[in-house]
Amino acid sequence: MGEGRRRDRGATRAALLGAARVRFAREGYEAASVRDIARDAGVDATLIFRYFGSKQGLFDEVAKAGGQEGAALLDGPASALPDLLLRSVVSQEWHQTGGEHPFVAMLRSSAHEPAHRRMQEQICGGFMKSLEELVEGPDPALRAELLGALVLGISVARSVVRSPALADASYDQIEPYYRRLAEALLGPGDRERSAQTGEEGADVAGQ
Amino acid sequence: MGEGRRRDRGATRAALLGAARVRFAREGYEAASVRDIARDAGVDATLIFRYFGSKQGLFDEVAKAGGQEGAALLDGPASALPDLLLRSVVSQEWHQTGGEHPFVAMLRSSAHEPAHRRMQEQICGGFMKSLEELVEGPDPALRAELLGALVLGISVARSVVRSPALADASYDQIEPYYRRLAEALLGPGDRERSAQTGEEGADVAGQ
Amino acid sequence: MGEGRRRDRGATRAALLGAARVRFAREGYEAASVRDIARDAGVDATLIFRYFGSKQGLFDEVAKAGGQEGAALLDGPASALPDLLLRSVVSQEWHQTGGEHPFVAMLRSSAHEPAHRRMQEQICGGFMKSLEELVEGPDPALRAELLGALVLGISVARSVVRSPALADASYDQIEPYYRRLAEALLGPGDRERSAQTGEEGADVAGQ
Amino acid sequence: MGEGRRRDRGATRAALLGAARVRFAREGYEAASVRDIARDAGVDATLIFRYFGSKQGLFDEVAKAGGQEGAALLDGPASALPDLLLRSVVSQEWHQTGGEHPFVAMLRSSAHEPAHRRMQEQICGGFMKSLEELVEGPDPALRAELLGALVLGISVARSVVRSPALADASYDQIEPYYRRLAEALLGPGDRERSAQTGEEGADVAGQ
DNA sequence: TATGAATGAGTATTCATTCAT
DNA sequence: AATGAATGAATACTCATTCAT
Repeated sequence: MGEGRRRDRGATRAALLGAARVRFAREGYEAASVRDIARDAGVDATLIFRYFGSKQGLFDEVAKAGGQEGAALLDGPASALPDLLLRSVVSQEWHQTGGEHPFVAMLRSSAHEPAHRRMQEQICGGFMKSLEELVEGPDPALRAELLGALVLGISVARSVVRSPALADASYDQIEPYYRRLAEALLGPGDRERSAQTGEEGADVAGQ
Repeated sequence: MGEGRRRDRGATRAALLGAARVRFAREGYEAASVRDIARDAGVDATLIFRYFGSKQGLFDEVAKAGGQEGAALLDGPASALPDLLLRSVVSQEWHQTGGEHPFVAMLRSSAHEPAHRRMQEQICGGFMKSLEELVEGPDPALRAELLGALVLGISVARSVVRSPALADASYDQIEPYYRRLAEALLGPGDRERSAQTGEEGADVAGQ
Repeated sequence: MGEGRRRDRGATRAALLGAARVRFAREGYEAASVRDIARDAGVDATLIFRYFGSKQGLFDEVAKAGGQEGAALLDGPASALPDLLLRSVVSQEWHQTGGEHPFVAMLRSSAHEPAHRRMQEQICGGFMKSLEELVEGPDPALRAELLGALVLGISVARSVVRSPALADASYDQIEPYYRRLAEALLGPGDRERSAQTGEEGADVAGQ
Repeated sequence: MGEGRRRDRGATRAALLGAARVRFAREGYEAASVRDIARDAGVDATLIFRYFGSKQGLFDEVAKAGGQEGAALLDGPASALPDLLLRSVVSQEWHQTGGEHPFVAMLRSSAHEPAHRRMQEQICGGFMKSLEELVEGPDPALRAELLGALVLGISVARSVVRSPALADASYDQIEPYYRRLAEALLGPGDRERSAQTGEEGADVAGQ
């Protein structure tokens, strides 16, 4: 069975896409070399050019697939999005991207301008904008983006910084805190509460 | 001041360090080339090897300096740290690092393992740990790291993702929301409030 | 006429030969790629190897065909050859060779040794030798080759150098001058004229 | 002495230029590889990029030098030009360009567009235009260019086609025929003239 | 001390060609 | 009979680094 599969356009393409996804996620666009990707996929490097035209073409294909997965998060009702984002970020199962969350994968390639553009479009035009619809009260964009930033930050803290507690925490451990933050950001201005505690100074944890 | 000696050793070193800081911040460790750095500094590239041994040695020196600046944030009372972090992240004036916040600069090089290690040490062993002291109640590490993640996320959202509202927001615009989140994370468990609203389901922004 | 056989062998061969002729003429042997040729012909590149064995084999076939066309010039009486050569060189209609005169096409490939040999054989053993028969007087080979060189030069000047006046000139414009030169080269030693003016040093073909 | 010369910018540059001149002349721009050139020069290929920026940069330098040599032909009085051209073309000593006359060298690279432009400028704007001044009578441009074409053709016939008689002929053998052709092309085209004014001459062969 | 020439392994990409189906 | 997957050597070019002067 292994032998016969050798000359199979689909399988080779898929192997290259899979290897590329991992390499680009772990090393970023520039640092990932077509040779390494091909070696990981077990095929000749020139097939990358045959099937994808160029390294950039391969990257585009990888990014497109990632974008579609990301877009799937937006399919459900907007109210479910914050929780979906957390689940996505916390899921351990990003073996398709070499253990990296897609956000981190995108970040890793952000020095490459085309990759940067894609990332901006997908993040800003994607969940950042969808979150905005959930906000009640003033500054909807800013508050939505702060929640988005939190998700991004959790993602980065877990898989890049690997801060110990957050990296090891489960969804169930993180969720209560995350929910409170999401509520605080998205909910109405919380007048009563800020009225109650508003008098204290700049010290955040002061009292 | 004679013709023959245009720069003393210290000035050359400093010029190289400055140029390297900007390049590493903007392009990441791998993509920044010693020649570009040397050209920016106006000196011959081999001086990098003379003074710092290798590209890695130069990077280490840059990172050490950055780490010291970061450590300065920890000098004051712990209670001031959350606000200091926000001010740091929101400040526009990172011309020393080519306009990038040091976190982003570190992230950019995080594919390079030695750089990654340094980053982990500085972030996890730095403000993440310091924030822990501020937490009242259970899960201190996790809650501290969630606040750290938020700061990281804001930083990334502003200068990498460039999400529009957050990127343009001033400290004064962000601070109220940030403060509320910091309070929610660091403060005691908020029993009363969760008691009030605890019955609602998982939907965060639902009703 | 069935679906399964879109092209018979002959048509495919012919299409490849035609496309190759144009590409080799325009770009030269080395620069013309088998893939481009196959794409122009609308067939798979491997058919080149199937039908012609190699790129070189394809080139040989093209050159052979070109040689036969060239040889056709030699069919008529030798005395007609000079005029035929000019007509051939000046004719605008070399669409079979992508607008290039066959001489220029050969020249373009002359860096490739097998192509070079073919070109030598066809030119030297072809019209250069035939012209020799026309020469009256001494140095028949040299004088024939000078006329051949003129034809070659006109060809090159028109389609490679594209010198303005010559490139735009019609057969009728060029012919009078060309005829005078051909006469001067091929004709007998020009006795009367050299007799008249023969004593002065400036004499051209004189003694 | 041999050892000490090793690290010498000027010598390395010169060696590269020399090797490049030969390779470009013999094989044309595209077919000549930077590695071959470097090997011929006995230096590392990367020095080509150090000193000339790119293969194109190296070619430009070579072409510039060739152009200056060509332009030197135009320094003397116009009346001397036809003879100078013949001498140049017939000289055996083109070892600097690997035995190829500069015209042929240019022709070899004419598939490469920048090289083609240079060639056009140098040939059309060079001796073709200068020859025009010598023409008496109608069609000065056309007649000048026909003489230019003859020179080009002799050059091509000698070093590309290698037609036997012309390739082996000396200046002294060719000159009488060439002079008659030059006269016929440049002079006031007619019979009476040779009778009437035979002794003064159009100064074609410069007594 | 420090300038800059040299190097060799690396990059993405294209080539003619072969082999399996 | 013929499609197209695979290959390996070649291309121009950049890299960090070393060595000679």
